[in-house]
Amino acid sequence: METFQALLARKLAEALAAAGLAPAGSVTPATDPRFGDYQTNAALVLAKQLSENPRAIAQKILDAFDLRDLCDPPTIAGAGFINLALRPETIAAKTAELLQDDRLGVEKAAAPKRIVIDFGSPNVAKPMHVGHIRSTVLGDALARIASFLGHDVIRDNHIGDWGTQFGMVIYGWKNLLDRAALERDPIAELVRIYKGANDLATTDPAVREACREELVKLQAADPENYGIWTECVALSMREFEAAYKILDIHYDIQRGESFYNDRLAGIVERLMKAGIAEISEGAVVVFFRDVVELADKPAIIRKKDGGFNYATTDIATVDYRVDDLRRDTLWYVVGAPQILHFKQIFAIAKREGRSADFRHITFGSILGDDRKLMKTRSGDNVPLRDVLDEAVIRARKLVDEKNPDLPESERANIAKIIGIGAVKYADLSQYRMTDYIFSWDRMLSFQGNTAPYLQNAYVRIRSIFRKSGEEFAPAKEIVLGTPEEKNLATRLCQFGEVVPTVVNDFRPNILANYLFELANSFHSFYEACPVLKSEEPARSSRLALCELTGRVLSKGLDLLGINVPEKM
RNA sequence: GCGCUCAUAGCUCAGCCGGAUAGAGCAUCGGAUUUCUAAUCCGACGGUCGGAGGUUCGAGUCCUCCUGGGCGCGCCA
Repeated sequence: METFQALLARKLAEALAAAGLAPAGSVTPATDPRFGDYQTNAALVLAKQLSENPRAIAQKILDAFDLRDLCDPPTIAGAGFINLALRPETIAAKTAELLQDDRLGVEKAAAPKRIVIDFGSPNVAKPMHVGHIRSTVLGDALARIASFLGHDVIRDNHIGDWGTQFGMVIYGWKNLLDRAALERDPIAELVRIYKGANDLATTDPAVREACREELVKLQAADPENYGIWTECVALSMREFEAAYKILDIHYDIQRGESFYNDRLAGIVERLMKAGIAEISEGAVVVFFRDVVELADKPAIIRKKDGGFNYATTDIATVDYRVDDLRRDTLWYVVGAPQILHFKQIFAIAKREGRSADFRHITFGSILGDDRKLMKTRSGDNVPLRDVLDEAVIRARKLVDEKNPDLPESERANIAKIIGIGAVKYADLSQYRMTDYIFSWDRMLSFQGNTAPYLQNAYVRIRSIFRKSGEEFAPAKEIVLGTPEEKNLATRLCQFGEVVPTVVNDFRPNILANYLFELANSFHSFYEACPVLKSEEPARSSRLALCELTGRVLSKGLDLLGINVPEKM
């Protein structure tokens, strides 16, 4: 189904051709209701190119503009804008059409991509903490949206399951492990033995050497060490899966760093042979002398002790994703501190002749009240589990307060939907590059741009249908008799315009903002327009608006990875 | 030192490719409920968009410089 924006853009192109003008400008939503619903700056752009009077050109375009009964007669305003106001019947007809469309007006991408999205990427033997929220939640939302847009998406969890820290973990396992503690809280115990080994190693050279030897043995696939490592990975995976279950996140594949181990030597050899890598100070290094910003930032792909590091692993990962998974688009949802690293990886891929579209999708940090990185009082990272638990507990208090008559199990379920939704929405509703200040009170508020506010709009809609006791049947006719109805319907028609723009620059907050405005429009409509008590044909029409709003809210939140309750 | 990034109302934030008088929420103040969830709605107050130049019909948005915060820059990941 064609959006209004696309339709009007097409009409504009026809008008320009008919008027003998070159294609120019764009059709955008009006910046102010007084300017109608859409506007185009085509005349301004053309006036600049032709050095002519913009209003005169606008008039030429108007003369050729065939909008029939779509819009009110277009007007020229300001410096030469053309304002387009849709007629209520046009909006009503489109709204009725949307009720029949299970995609709610969102067209599939004309050129579907084969995408792999790398997001989350927690480390084995370390607890997941608040810092993992953004990558995980943002990556998941982008995956959901890209899939809905018709792209072929593989979600890959690039788990940090290999590296020098395992020397310490294995040493700690052999010398410091408390089995009972491991049973109780595996990750906490793994962290404890790692820290213990690390502390010993810093003061005792013999321990440092022992840790190094454990690492070498692991890398040589020593059965005992490999077994310990396997168990650490399994314990951590169990922890990750628990978090993903609460967060309602799933991966298609989970290829940890270790998956690429046996490919690393070949990569170094290949890059040497191709003349891309060279030996420098005993290490194998790739220089980027032709790239200004990387000119003095070489990438090490083999250390002088013969070991590989994460640059090598990430090159292997590119190979796997492009060659084995046949992907043409690689999205990395990884924090901004790794910008330089990914520039290097992408530059190497380019030099190897790869043409895939590589994107490093970065994001800001989560801060505490003090505007510093969010930490516990003792200065540690805040465990993800604690954040999620507290979100549910706080949401539960709200539900108990507002709706104490609901059965216990239902309240528990609602609290989970609201609490987790609030945490996700707080993150996704903000532009990803800005740091955001974590605040329970704000994210769980029923006012403002929050998950509960949107969920409440949905719940009000469900409540109407429960009260009516009727099955929803599409109205024969949508009538937009009040400003609130017209406003709501107009918003509903924009869903198909908004969703695709999210992926342009990876900004789920565009969708979140839209949903907030939709909920806002709905609440205004709800206050001004009685539904069940109104007369036909308004009653059926308003029920239809409610139904469609419910569907768009629910689908929109689903695209952000957020659920909606039936009651709250 | 170099690179990336951010700076918008008292606070928290929107503002996609440059568009018309820069928008929300919170807070403050004033209204609305015999009503489908008031968990909401309507209104008022509140701005030299960090500073200075530049590009152009038009700049919060693009360019240059400056100030301030965050992050990164050869063998951790």
